[in-house]
Amino acid sequence: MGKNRSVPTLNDVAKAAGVSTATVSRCLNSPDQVIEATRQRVMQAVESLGYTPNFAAQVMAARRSFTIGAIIPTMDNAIFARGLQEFQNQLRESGYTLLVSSSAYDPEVEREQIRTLVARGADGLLLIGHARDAEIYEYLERHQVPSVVAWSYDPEAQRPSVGFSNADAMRELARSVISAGHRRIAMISGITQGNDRAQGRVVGVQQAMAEFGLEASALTLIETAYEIDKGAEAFRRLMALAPRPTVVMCGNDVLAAGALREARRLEIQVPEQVSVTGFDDIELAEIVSPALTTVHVPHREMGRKAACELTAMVEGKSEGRSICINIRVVNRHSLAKPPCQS
Amino acid sequence: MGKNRSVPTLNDVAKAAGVSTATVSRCLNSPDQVIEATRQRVMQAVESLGYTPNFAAQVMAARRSFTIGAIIPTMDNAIFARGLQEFQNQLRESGYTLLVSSSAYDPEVEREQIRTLVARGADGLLLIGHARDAEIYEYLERHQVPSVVAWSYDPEAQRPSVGFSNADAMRELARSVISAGHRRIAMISGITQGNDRAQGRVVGVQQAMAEFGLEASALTLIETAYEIDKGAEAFRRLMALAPRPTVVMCGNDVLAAGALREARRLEIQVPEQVSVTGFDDIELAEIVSPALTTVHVPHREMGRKAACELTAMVEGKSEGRSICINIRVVNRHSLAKPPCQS
DNA sequence: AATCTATTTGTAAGCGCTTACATTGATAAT
DNA sequence: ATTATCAATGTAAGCGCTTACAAATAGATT
Repeated sequence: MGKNRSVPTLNDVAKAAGVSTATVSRCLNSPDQVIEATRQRVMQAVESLGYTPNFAAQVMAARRSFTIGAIIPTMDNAIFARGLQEFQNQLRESGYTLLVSSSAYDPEVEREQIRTLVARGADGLLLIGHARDAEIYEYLERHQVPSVVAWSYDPEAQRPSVGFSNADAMRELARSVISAGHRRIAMISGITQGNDRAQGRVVGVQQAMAEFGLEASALTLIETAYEIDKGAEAFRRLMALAPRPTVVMCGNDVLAAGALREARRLEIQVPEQVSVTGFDDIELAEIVSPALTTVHVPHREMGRKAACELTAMVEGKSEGRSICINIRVVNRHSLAKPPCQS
Repeated sequence: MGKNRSVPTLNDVAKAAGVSTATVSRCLNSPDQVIEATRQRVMQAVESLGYTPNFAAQVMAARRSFTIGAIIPTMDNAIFARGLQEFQNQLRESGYTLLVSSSAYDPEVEREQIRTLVARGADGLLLIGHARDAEIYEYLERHQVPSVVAWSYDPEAQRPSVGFSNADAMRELARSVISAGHRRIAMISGITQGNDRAQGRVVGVQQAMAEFGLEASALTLIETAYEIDKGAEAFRRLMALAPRPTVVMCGNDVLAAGALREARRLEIQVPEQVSVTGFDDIELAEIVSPALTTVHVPHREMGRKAACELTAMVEGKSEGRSICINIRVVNRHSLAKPPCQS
C-alpha cells in the first residue's frame, strides 16, 4: 500500500545486491559473464524486489526490442487468425514477442500502425499483401526495419514474400469449374481496390476463361466486402439475373457461406441448380452444407515460414528470400455439372 | 542510400528549425503553447526530415504510452476477434493504440505476456475471465496498471468486469431445454480448468436441472478443447451411449458446429432424433443446418464498453465499475422436443 | 619477483525524449 | 517611467537501461 514500494529499477537491485548496475544488467542479459556467487546474490535481489526490467528503457539503450509487429487487415477472419497463431508460436521459440494490430482494410490506418510499430521499436514487420505506397517501404528502409509480405507471393516484387499466387490458385479452380461444363460464370469477389490478393483471384478466373476461349462477357462480377451477409446479398442479386449463372465462384469461403445460406433461403439447390465455390478452406468450408469445393491454403505453414524468414532477416542471416507455398483445389460437394437445360 | 540520412531525432528537427528541443516537443504534444510562426517552421522541419518520434524514448520520458494491451486466450475464435475489433475501434477514438497477444489458453504464457505488456508501458490491460493468480493482480497493482476483465461478469470480484454471467445465461438456455421435455441431457463443455466462463456454463446447466428436480446423474458431461473436431468427436462418443441423451448442450457454437457435422456424418437427424444447442451466437450459428439454438452474446457491445471503462480508469475518471451485458436465448431450429419413445 | 593475460567488476556516457524551472520580451497596470 | 503579469521559449535534469572502456584481481609465464 505504501507508495515507497513502487516499481523497483535496476539501480535498486544493484544497491540491494551491493554491485553496480552494469553487473545486474549482465546477470540478466549475459549471465555467463558474471561469476556464480555474484549472480546468485543479484538474482536474489531481483527476486525479492520483484524486479522487471523497463522495456522502453531497454529498447532505447539496446536499440533492439525482440519484438515483431504484424499488421493484418482484420482479426475477424479465420485465415489470418490461424496463420498468425502459428506465426506467433514460431516467434516465441526464437525468443521474440509478437504484437498484432489490425487495419480494418484501411490503408491510412495501416500506415499509421506501421509507424506506431516501428516507433515502438519492432525489429521486423509482417505485412499482408503487396499493394502499398512506396513511401511506406522507404520509411521501413530508412528505419532499417526488415519486413516480409505474407498471404501473397510475387517473385517480382522488391519485398520478400511468403505465400502463393492467388491468380494461379484461382485459375486452377476456375479450370475445374469450366471443365465441369460451366459457361455462364459469376464471381463474388472481395473489394479489389488496394488488395492484390482479391485482384489476383479475379485475374485467375479471367485467365482460365481465356484459356477455354470464353469471352470476358461470360463473367458476371460483383465486388463486395468479405462478410457473410454481403455474400448472401450478392448471391441474391445473381440469382435474380436472367439467364442465371450456373456457377458462383466466391472470393473466399466466408462469401461462399453467405451464398449458401441465401441459396437455402431461396430454396435453390446447390449444386443441382447452381454450383458454388469458395477459397481458403477454413473450417467453415467443411461445415456448411453442401461442403464447399474450395482452394486449400495451408495458413499455418505460411505463418511458420514467414516467421522463420523474418527472424532470419532481423538477425542478418538472410537477405530476404521469397517462399512459395503449395495450395491445392479441394473437391467437395458444392461444385457439380451445370443443370442440363443450361 | 547514404547512411548519413538515417533516422532523424528531435534534436535534428530542433536544429533544422532553429529552436530548442523543448519547443519541438511542445509543437508536437501541445501545439497551442507555441506561437503560430514557430510552429510552422518546426512542422516544416519535421516534414522535410521525415521525423517520427521514438516511442520508447517518449514512453520513458513521459511515463505514459497511450497503449492498451489485451491478452486473449486465442485469436482463433470469432468471439474474441469480433469483440476486440470493436474494442480497438473504440480505443482509437480516444487516441489509444491496442496491442494484442494471445496466450493459447496457457496461464504461464498469459502471465509472461502480461509482464511483457506492462514492461512495454501499457497504460491499461484487457484480460479475459477472472481465473488468475492473485500474484498477477498484485503485480498490476504495484505497477499501477489498471485492468478490466471482459467476457465474464462477477460483481463480487475485486476487478471491474464487463460481461455477463455465464451461469445465468446457460441456466436460461437449459431451462428452455428442460421445458421442451428433455430429461437425458449431455453437455460438451470447454476445458473448465482455469476458465471461469466454461465453469459457469456447466454450473448453469446444473442449476437449471436442480430447479426442475432432475438428479445430477441425469447429466453426462464431456470436457474438451473448443475445436470443431473435438466437438465432433465428443458427439460421436455421446451417440454411442445407451440410452442416448436426447439433447447435447455445447459449451460454444464451435463445439456445436462440430456436433452437427458429426450428426450429419452419422445420419442422425437434428433436431428430430437429438437436439443440439450452442453458445455465443457467432455467424456460424446461423449458417450451419439446422441453424443453432444458442445464446446470443453481444460481443461488439462488450468490446466497446470495456474500452470505455478501461480508458476512463486509465485517465483516472473511474475507479472501475463492473458492467453487465444483456444476453438472450435465440431460438432457431436445432432444439426441439425429444423423440417420443424417450 | 616481475610481467603478462584473462576474467570479473565498476564507471560513466549516452539512447531520444519530456518537463520543471529559468529566462526573455512584450503588454498591461500603476 | 516603473513594475507586475503573462506568454513564448530555452536550459538542463532526468526517465531506466546497455555497453565501451577502465580498473582491479588472480593466475600463468618468464
